[in-house]
Amino acid sequence: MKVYNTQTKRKEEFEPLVPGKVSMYVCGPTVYNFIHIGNARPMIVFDTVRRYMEHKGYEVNYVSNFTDVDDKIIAKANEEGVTAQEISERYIEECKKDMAAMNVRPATTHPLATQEIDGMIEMISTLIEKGYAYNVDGTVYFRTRKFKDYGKLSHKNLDDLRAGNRSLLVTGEDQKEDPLDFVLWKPKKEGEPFWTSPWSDGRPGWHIECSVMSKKYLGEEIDIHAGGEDLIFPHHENEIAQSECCNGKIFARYWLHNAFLNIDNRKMSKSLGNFFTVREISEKYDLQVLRFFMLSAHYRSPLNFSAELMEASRNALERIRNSVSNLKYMLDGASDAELTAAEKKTLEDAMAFETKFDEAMDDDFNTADAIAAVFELVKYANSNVTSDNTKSLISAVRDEIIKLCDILGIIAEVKEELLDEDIEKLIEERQAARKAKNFARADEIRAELLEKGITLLDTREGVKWKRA
RNA sequence: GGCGCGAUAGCCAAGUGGUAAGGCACGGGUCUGCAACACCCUUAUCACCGGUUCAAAUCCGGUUCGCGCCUCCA
Repeated sequence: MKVYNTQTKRKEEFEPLVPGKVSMYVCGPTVYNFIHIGNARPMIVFDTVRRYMEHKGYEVNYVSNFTDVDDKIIAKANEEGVTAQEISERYIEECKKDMAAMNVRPATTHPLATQEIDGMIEMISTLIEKGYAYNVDGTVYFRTRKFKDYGKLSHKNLDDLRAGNRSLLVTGEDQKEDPLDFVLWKPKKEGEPFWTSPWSDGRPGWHIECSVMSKKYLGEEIDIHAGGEDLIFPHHENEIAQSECCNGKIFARYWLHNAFLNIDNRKMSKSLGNFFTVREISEKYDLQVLRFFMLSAHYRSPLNFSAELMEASRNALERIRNSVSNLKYMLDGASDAELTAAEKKTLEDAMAFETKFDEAMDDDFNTADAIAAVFELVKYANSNVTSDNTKSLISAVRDEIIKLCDILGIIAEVKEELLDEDIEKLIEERQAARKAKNFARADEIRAELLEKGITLLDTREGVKWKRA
């Protein structure tokens, strides 16, 4: 399995620290509102990475935090006249609902920044002791110059950064030794939540949170650290600086970053008015469609969001689901006999698509190619499997489609809903009428059911229905 | 100013040296009492110019266009 490592800028063979086990940290959202569809991309992408690794037999320890103390949360709390905690708890719950609807599995651990303050104070203390941090009137800064590998992830040159960015130099933070030094601990302002520390009553800087939670739940050296590409600098760069200076070990061995989700080829932003929450999208689409859409492109390529593309994704996903559903209907009339010789060949051909699927995923999680393999399997099934086949063949092919989709977190088998008895009776009556060539009555029943929101489909495999 | 990415059919999107996967839409067909659904078939020489090579979408140089990061941000 090859993964693209942002730090080395190349695809590398993935080898975990401990054979058979993977430790993985994904930076999670700051919970000050419903998550937006941009937040959803890393969630879906790295959940898929996790699922694929498990498919390959790895035991994955997957940690993803919620940042539950932050300026934006405090601002929102003040706006509503409630506590910051109330805001963060509310949106963590909402976020979990969205994740479930996108079929993003809960992490092994979802740490909260506010529950890890002790660890942060400890790490900051160690950094001060080792000379990597300094306290100025209650604010603790990281001494960037002291860490000679600073910039190794984002491939930035410190001198360029200092020279090229005026704003860093004129922010009025004269107390910093160097404009690139960043905050580890800051004193509270009036009305803000705070914790007591050796330096001041205050709260941690954003970057230290992830360093501490990663260390606590995964260890000082981990396999994979992932997140959106915008986090490369400064967030992940700073995490490396803090962790490696504190622990004296390599922080993470593989750095994975997803590209942005754009809208109308522009970055999503509130000022442009092209901002969508996952919740809004869920009102219009099954979030499985969103997941399918996100996986239809490579995770390192920018992806453009639009209603047209969602429609296309919905139709494409429907094609897979129809195939699975058709196979299921075929099962009803199929024989229980053993696989015939010809069927063994058919099954073998069908299984070959899993190899293609795995090869695609092995190549830095090429989900677009993996989905193509699923479609090839679907086409193969549609063309080669009929109700004349045995149950063993039909169910084996159907299960294979479901399995490959499940690795991507896509639910191919839609649960069958039970209809009310009277509706079932009407359907039966219509079938009888059709048989008796009483089409007037048959159409009447069809119209009646349509009014109740049920569309009937007379397929080769029998009568199907779906809700409007 | 510094660093980096991209340009493949109407749309989306794989493909990093040997003559272009897959999906959506369009068109054609099969099935069906009809309709709808479903299914099958069909659709490109890869932004432009020059170079390397027996061979390039794929490597090198240049041009044009688009985008990202350098500041909170997934």
